[in-house]
Parts: sequence; C-alpha cells; structure tokens
Amino acid sequence: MPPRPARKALNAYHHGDLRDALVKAALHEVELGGPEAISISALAKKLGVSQPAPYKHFADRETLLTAVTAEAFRQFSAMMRTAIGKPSKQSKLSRFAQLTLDFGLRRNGIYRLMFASRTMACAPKGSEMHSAAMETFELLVEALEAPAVGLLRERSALKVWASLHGVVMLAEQGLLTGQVAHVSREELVEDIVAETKLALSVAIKAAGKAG
Amino acid sequence: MPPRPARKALNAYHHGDLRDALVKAALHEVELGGPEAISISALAKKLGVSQPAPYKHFADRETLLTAVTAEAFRQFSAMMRTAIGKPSKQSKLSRFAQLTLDFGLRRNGIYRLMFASRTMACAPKGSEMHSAAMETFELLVEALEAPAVGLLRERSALKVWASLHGVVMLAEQGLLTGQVAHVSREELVEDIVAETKLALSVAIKAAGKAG
DNA sequence: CCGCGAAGTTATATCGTATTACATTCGCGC
DNA sequence: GCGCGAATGTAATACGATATAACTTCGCGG
Repeated sequence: MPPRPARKALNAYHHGDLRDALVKAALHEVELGGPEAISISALAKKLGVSQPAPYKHFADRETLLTAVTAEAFRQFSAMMRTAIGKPSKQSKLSRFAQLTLDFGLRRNGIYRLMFASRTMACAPKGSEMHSAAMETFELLVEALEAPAVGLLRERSALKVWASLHGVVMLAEQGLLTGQVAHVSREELVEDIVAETKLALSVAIKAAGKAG
Repeated sequence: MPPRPARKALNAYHHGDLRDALVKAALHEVELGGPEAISISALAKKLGVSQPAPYKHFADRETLLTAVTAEAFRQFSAMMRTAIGKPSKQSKLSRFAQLTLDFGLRRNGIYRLMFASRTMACAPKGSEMHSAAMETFELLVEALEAPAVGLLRERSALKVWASLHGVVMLAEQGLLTGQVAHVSREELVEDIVAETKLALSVAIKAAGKAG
C-alpha cells in the first residue's frame, strides 16, 4: 500500500508520485537520524518500490539531499512566516528566535541538514536551496522591525542568526555545561534578543548623528 | 614505504605505530573533505597496510572519528593557548575570536568534525573528546579576562562562542550574502568581540549594584 | 493501433564496512 | 636463547549501499 498517488491515479506498476514521496520520506528519516541517515535503498524499500527506482528522479544521493534541504527550508520559512505574522505581545524577533531554538532542538536532524551539512556548503549561489535559505534570512531581517539604515539591519540580523545558530549547535552537542547548563536555553535566547535590540538601537542612533 | 615507525623500529610486517598514523592520516583527510570523507579502507591503502588492519586499533569508523576529534581538539587548544599566552596589543578575547574564525574557515573540515558532527553530539559527558572540548571552552572563559561574578563570565563566554560558531558556519555555507557580504568577516568578528565586552561590563556593573 | 517516452524492474558491478580465521612478530618468563 | 601468549598484521568473505545497464510496463499523441 503506497501512501496513495497524488497527481495521477496509477496502477501497481507505477507509483505515481515517487519523487514527492521520496522527499517526504527522506525528510522523515533525516528528522530522526540526521543527514547521514538517509539511504536510497532503505527509502525505496519503505515506499515499496525497487531499489533503483529513485534514480529515475534523482541522479544520486546528493541530489536527493539537495531537494530535501530545499523542502526543509520551505517548511521552516512557512512556519516562521505564519508565526511572526499573527499578533502577539512578544516581539517578532523574540518569536523568531524562540522558534528557531525550538526547531533546532526538536527537529535537529533537519536543522543540521539545513545549516550544518556539506550539502548546503556546496550549493551554488542561485540554486533552489540557496534561494530558500536566503528567503529565510529575509524573514529574520523583517522580524527585526528596524528602519533600514544602510547595512545596520542586515548586519544585526546576521549576528542574531549566528548567535542563535551557535546556541542550537552547542546545546545539541552537549557543550552547554558547567553552571550555564542551569540557565534555560530560552532564557539564553531571550538574552541574545535583548542584546541585539539594544545594540541595534544604539547603532542606529549613532548612525543618525554621524550621517 | 610506510611513513616510518615512530615508537618502535619494526619490520615490514608490523607497521609499528599504525594507531597514531591512522589518526594523523584521518585528520588530514578530514581537513580536505570533512568528516564524511574518511574511509577506513582508503586510509589503510594510503598507509600501506591491509584493509582490515585498522580494526585492530579501532572498533569501527565511529571510534576512529572520535579519536580524530579528540586529537583535533587537542591541536586547537594547544594553538589557542600559545596564541593567547604571548603578549600582544590586541585583547586575548580578540585573538581568540580571530583565530577561531581563521581556523574555522581554513580548516573547515576539521572544524565541522569538532563542532558540527554527530560524533560530538553522541559523545558521553566524561569522554576524552568531551573533556577536550570543555577544556577549549575554559580557554575562552579565561580569554575574557573578566572577574568571576557568578554566572556572568561563563554566560558571556557562551554567547561569544555561539556567535563565533554561527559566523563560521554561515560563512562556510555561503549564507553571508547581500550587502553584508562586503563586510569582512574579521570586522564582523571584531564587532562581536566589542559587543561582548560592552555587555559584560554593563552586566558586571549591574550585578555589583544589585549584589 | 502504434510507437515513444516516462517510470519502474531485474541483474549486476563496485565499493566500503566489518567479521572470521589464520599468520607473523614481539617480548617476556624461564 | 627458547617457547609461548598477546599484539598486530593478512587473506577471505559476508553484507549493504550506490550506481548503471538492459529490459518491461503503461499512458498518450499521432
């Protein structure tokens, strides 16, 4: 019983929507075991097709990984866009940050695929994946809710992103130990958010005086 | 011609120091192609021993990876300790930060092994690898050159570390684009260092008043 | 209804990990 | 210095995953 055809109602021979099914199944695997966990043959078996079938849709393992990464970015962006879209008493930046932390820890396999794998590093600049990643960054810039003063906003966004990323990775690697271990990660992230807002407002004021 | 025995002068049959040679060779491979690049059989071939020989020293690929990671941390710590030990007109924190950035970009494969691979994430807390990592963190705390006021110092160290890590990863993944791409990474890192120092001094002052 | 292309199949080559059984050498007690 | 066990190496092999090649099935346009 293949998980039902999506685009075309097909017979037993043809799966009907293998490409999509592969990406979804792979995403699931990655969520559990990280990028290195996906195996073409395992996926094929799980979807009830022969082992080489996936190669009709993806040239190799790497290509599949790329597609999965792009899909992950899309899901992440969608979730984030929804979350910071609706009104809340927290700032958009705060929600972005907390959600990123949550996503990074809960769905760490996917997070690693997106932000810590060779797949992304090797992606050419214009690629689907790279674009999806950049769109996510744009969301963060937007979440800053700051006036556009030259580079300042982008630069701040970059620093928050970097910090968040660092906290997620270090937490996941069990390197948040010592006394700090007793500080909740949420608190740490809120700390980063506050610092960012402060630094940005100071910088904008300074830029205003200078310019 | 095996790359000469180190500890014992041995014959052609016994390599003499295969364990060490494996770690060194693996480190080299990782430097070029990242954690996923190392292959037991390739290493064996390169060192002129039979393919299963490495298994006499490491139970499996993962165990070798762990040893390599520990060695990488040791090298990193040694380098850093030397660098922040000698007098300079830059602050220790600044040197730590710039060196981390440099290491993270130049030797990215090794950096990823240390900070962005499952190997670290799975390491038990007391392990050789974990200890080596914690020692590196201690170096950073030390580099802060701040008085120990409760959690503050550790917390600051954590945030710098996270930020630095984030910048390295994002840079390596080609996500430092847009206008920010024109800001040099060194400048970005210096920015982080300055912000950290500021935030820390403010926090210490506040803690002084409160306490 | 014919044939072409998309999507799937079986069979197979290749490679990396890992194990098992066997060989060689080291070093140590006697 | 001899012999024996432990360490360390080799050869043979099983297995699993990637990837390719050659063949099959099916939908569809002419």
